[in-house]
Amino acid sequence: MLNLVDRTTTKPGCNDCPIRERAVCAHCESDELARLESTKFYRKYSAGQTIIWAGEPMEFVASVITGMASLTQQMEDGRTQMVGMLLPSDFLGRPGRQTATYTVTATSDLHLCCFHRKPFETLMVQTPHLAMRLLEMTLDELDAARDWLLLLGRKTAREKIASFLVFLARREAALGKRQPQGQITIGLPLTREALADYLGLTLETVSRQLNGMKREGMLQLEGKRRVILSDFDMMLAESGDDGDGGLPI
Amino acid sequence: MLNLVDRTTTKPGCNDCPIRERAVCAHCESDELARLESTKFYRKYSAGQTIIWAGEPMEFVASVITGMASLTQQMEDGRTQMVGMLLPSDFLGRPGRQTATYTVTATSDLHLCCFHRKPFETLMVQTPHLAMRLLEMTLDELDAARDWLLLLGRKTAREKIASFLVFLARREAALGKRQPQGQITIGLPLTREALADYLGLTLETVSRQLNGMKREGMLQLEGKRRVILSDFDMMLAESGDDGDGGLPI
DNA sequence: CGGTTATTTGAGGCAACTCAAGAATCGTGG
DNA sequence: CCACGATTCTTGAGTTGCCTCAAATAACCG
Repeated sequence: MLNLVDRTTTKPGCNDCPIRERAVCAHCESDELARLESTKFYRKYSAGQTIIWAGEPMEFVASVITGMASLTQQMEDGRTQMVGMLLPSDFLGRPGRQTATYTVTATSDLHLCCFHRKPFETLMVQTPHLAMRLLEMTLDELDAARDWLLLLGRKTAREKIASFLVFLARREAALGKRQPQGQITIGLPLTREALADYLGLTLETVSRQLNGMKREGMLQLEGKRRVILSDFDMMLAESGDDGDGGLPI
Repeated sequence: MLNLVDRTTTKPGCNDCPIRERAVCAHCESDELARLESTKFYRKYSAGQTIIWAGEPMEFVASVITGMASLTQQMEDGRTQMVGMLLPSDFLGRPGRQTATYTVTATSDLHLCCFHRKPFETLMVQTPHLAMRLLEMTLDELDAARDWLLLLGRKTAREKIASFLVFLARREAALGKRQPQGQITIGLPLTREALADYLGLTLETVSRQLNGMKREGMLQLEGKRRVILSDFDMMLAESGDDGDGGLPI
């Protein structure tokens, strides 16, 4: 694949930024923000592009502005597991580490707000607000990873699929600041294969489960990238989780 | 079970503390340490005791001094997944959160260095060294959780067991500041059931795999809490991982 | 419209699970 | 120190959910 990275250097203001309230810079005050702003730069990637290969040097850190990216790990024989999902406002990279631990791929078209690693690290020591916010975000990610451990270790294929659809529905609903319920349309930003790598299944099992649910009237499949849940609460019941874990993110 | 918590309030100095170099207080300077020291208190738990139930209020945070504890998550029907393992120097609790998300259980006899949550949170804002160290530790835990995702999602039962033994052997060797190799004796601080909950298996499968490896001469079982690996590198090969991920912790 | 990729569907196999029983080990009190 | 009850662990037999291999169908793109 050609490297079509757009290295645009125009700098729209942070004030209009759609992730200003939730990104790593959320707690920064205007002077801190000014220092960040002077070093930031934007990058765009298109769906399917690999942003960083595991083991490569990491020259920048970034916030996801729009789109989605995944972190994946591979075994020598090709078995693949997705170990992280980056959505808007999520942070990419680890200050203090010079080489990437996981391969990062753009799952959909992606827009990043980047900082060169070294200057960012210096800034982090000087501005506690930045470090504090990163700590909060990392703790949230750790909690998410732990829920995921339960999913991978103990849930059935059907429960895994249902859990994922519930997760997406909640995320979609949260954008509109409402509780998910009743009939919900959600966009599937992943291929069956990526979904399988996310859930620790094969793509055939993913396909069978989705079509099984369709046959039972739990959902409709529109094209391959759109799902309509007939009843959110029914799906939640299939996920094996109790009802909480909802909006207050 | 009786609540035999030892609420000893004597305060041995931080200077003699065996986890001084790696715990959350590692980067603190003497004045910061003094403030921490004035509010700290110790608690002891015996193997099997539950320290906190998921959903209960968390009144303190703590560092593990000796022993081992586990974080577990449960589904309504009883399926259990261990989602975290706390070893000496690891941190228990999440500043800013008032109720526990996971159930914490002492897997072996356990010794904690505790701080009441509120004062600790205040201290964290005032002493960046504390927050910085917690960030480092949380990032490390996140990486560990992500390796675990690969294990749960993609590895076979045999690979899971081998991976866990390699992990323990490395941890054991790290205490003596040496690389693990050749024949190694390790203590198994877990029952078969806890091991199964850790690895996303049943206890029968764990037992079968361990005895299978014994039959093949890969290890010896001494009693039920001691394992002797015949050859570390052979075990590493069985784990499905490449050789890195070693000492530099 | 034709080639390519993504998805669905089928048939068969196996790794890990469930259920069940027996053996080893541990802890405790006599 | 031994006996005995309670755990914990091992082992066996049978089942099953998900995987593998294979092929057909559908969607996508220039």
